[in-house]
Amino acid sequence: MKSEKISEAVVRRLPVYLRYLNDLNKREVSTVSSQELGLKLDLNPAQIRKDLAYFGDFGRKGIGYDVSYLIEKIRHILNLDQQINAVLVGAGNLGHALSNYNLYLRENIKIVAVFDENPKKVGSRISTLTVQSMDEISDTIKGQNIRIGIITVPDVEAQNVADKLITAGIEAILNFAPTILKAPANIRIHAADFTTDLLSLAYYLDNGKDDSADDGEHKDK
Amino acid sequence: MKSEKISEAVVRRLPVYLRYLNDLNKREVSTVSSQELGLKLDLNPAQIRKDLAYFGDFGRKGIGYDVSYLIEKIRHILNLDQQINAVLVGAGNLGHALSNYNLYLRENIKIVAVFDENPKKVGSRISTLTVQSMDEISDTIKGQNIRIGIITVPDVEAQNVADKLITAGIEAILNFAPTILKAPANIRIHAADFTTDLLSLAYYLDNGKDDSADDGEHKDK
DNA sequence: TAGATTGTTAATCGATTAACAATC
DNA sequence: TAGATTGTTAATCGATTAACAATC
Repeated sequence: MKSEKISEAVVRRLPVYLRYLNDLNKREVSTVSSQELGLKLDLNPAQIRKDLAYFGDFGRKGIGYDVSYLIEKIRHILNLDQQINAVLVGAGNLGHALSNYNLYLRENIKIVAVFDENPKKVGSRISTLTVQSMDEISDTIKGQNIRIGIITVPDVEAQNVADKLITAGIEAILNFAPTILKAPANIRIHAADFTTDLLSLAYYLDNGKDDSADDGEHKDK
Repeated sequence: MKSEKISEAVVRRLPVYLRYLNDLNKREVSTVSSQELGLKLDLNPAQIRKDLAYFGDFGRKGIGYDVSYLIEKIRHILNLDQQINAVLVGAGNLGHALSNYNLYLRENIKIVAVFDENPKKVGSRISTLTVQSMDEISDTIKGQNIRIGIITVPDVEAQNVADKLITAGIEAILNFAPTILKAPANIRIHAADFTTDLLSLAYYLDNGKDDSADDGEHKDK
């Protein structure tokens, strides 16, 4: 166990480990090696061992990792051994999808309030929640100990919403709007904009449009 | 302009550039410098210049980049100067959200068919499309020149759906299910699973649970 | 004991950033 | 000409992978 700064790449792999470990747990597999994890998750076993070793000596030489124990440890590292309250801003299609998805992921992150700017949507139901007016956002965040904000509003409104969330004391934001949010350094922002994923995917489509024989690898044209 | 292999990190930034350039274009700004782009997109100007230089000499020394010209070039690099057909598998909440979102992004990637395994959903409408039975997936993909598959089914079904898409000749997959898909190396797969983003976000929440004074940076405990 | 597998160091690989000549 | 900004090389930084002693 070392005392280095943990890189974002490492942190992003932790939920992936956790997901598969939960799978193993359900199937009552009690032990797993970095080798097997690597195989299933398309990762280098040495990388997995190194990632985990940043946080502690969780494995046993010659044996591997105890599945339940490792789950517990990763959940602790990710702060998931407590309930984390989140708020959703934007009661559109995506907002609906997310609040339903919420039921799926049983990982202690709970959407406890939904807001929308549109007066016509205020008062309507989303899953078990009632859409609230933006006026109430600050009070709700403070009153209900809400720490994560999820933004699913159109891109032009995203920064404005982020500012309100930050003013109200939110600590982290998951931003689905296709825009780069500006925020103080102590606010953590993750971009969840799938248009970037989709457009970059198009790059890899193999086009027979190049003059020379195309070997499937992209080069300059 | 060099003939190196382009890294995935570079490719993923291209849509981000494109998005902001489109913004500038709408505001009738005709020229932009790497400096200004860097400021707006939270990227190093040298990195932006280097990224673009992989594909050609698009800028002018002392001047910067012509916005319209750069848009055209990036769209070409990303294969967006042609219509790319995509198929959506999974007519749930997320599927609904995506097919509506589709209208937003005017970037030539078009969802032209929707499939669902559930017979009750087959025949229903999503946006302008009618949900089709999975039996028809192969014929539709081949017949309509569909090149990208978008998976929004529950995780247990995702691999099965991916296999069908691949057999039918799809070239790339955007996977919203929280699972690592196995596929041949020539199939490009991008993970768009936001649970990973959300759970990793929780890591950065500042917990006053450490014994020593917490400076806001994460270390081992 | 022999085989397996961790934790960790060292080596490698790749990506980002700084610096600057070229030039608009 | 002077100021601005590119394209590109070199330097730096960081992340991944290989290798192996420790040990179950």
